[in-house]
Formats: sequence, structure tokens, C-alpha cells
Amino acid sequence: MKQSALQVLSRDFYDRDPRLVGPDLLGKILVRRDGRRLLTGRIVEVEAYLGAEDAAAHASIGKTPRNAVLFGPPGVAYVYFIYGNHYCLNVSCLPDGIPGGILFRAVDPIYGMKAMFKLRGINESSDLRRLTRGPGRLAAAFGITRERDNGKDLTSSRSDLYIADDGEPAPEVLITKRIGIKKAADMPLRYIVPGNKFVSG
DNA sequence: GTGAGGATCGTCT
DNA sequence: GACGATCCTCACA
Repeated sequence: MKQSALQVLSRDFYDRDPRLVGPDLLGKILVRRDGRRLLTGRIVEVEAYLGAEDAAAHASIGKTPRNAVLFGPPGVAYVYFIYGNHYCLNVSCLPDGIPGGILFRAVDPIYGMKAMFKLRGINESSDLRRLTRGPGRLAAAFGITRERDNGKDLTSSRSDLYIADDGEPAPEVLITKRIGIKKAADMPLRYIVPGNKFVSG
């Protein structure tokens, strides 16, 4: 894949309701530049998180130092640490002042798999699905941490983390309930590419 | 293939 | 002090 063929998604793309941004992100490319290494993967599973009306969303309790990015401008990385072990990557949506975001749950690795295995700390002979299936695994495979990436602008190719369109036609989208949460568990805010082996659950 | 249980710590009450 | 937008390992089938 040629990097020049990638069109970085603009801030306008994220300046919408997460319920519109979520399905549109499927099929797009997550890109990490790590020194000279390039890591890429096709997004196949995301979840939308809203504001005060969504009890499962971090933003539902109001603005705090932790979740401030969700209340800021669109197209910015929100990375949080969970269960004492894992990081999860989100991107903020909606205009400055209105909270909302998308959680990246899985990607289908395209380039840099060898480096991803190393970052994940697992052997290359293990099941490929273990590489980037699930939000914690995805973040680890792309070397994403709160310290390094929280608050980072995802709309510039000069950034070492961004999301791009490679021109592939949009995939089929299936909407389901979100998983791994207790509150507001019935809201249909999970978007997946049906049949893709990296989709979790 | 499925299910139980533990690890581990930042964040908010 | 309790909990969580998770993952791993180990039993067992």
C-alpha cells in the first residue's frame, strides 16, 4: 500500500453525531508512524458514545480532567486506561463544547504486523486474531498510550497517529448493541463489518 | 469451543 | 473505597 494513496480524514468528518461518524469509519485506515516504522489497519469494529443521555459514556458524568478531550474539538484522540491493564483509543466527535466520541474496538491489520506482534509481546506464530481484536489489544498493537497520544490531533498526516481513506468502497455495516458495559447496554451503537474475523464478541 | 477467575490502578465519591 | 468502554490463563468438554 502506498502512503500517497491515503487521504487523511478532515476535522469536518468528525464534526457530526457519533451515530453518523461510527458507521462511516468502518473500512477506513488507522495509521501509526513509529519512527521509520509504519503500522496500518482497516477499521472493522467501533462503538459510539454520546453525552449526558448515554449512561455508559465517560462524558455522562460531566467534564472532568480525565474526559476533557470528549468535550473539546472533533478529531482529537481520547485515550484512557482501564482495568489497571489496558489502554483504549477513541476519537472525539461533535463541535467544541458538545461531548461525544467513537471507541475503536478492532482493526484488520494491513502493514507492520511484525512490529505489532512485538508491541503486543506475543509470538508471531500465535493466532493472528489476537493481534488487534478488542480495544485493549488494538491499542497495544499500535503502541498507543495515554501519555503519548491523549489529546493528539488525528486529522493531520504530519501527526504520528491519524485516520485515512484509501479509496476502497465503503463496506457493509451491521449495527448491534455495545458490549462489555453494564449501563445503557441495550442502545444499538456498535458498528461492525459483518463476517470479518477481527470483530470481537 | 466455552466459562470462571484474577490481575492491577487511575478516577471519582 | 469501589469500580471499570479488558485481557489472559487455565480448566473442562
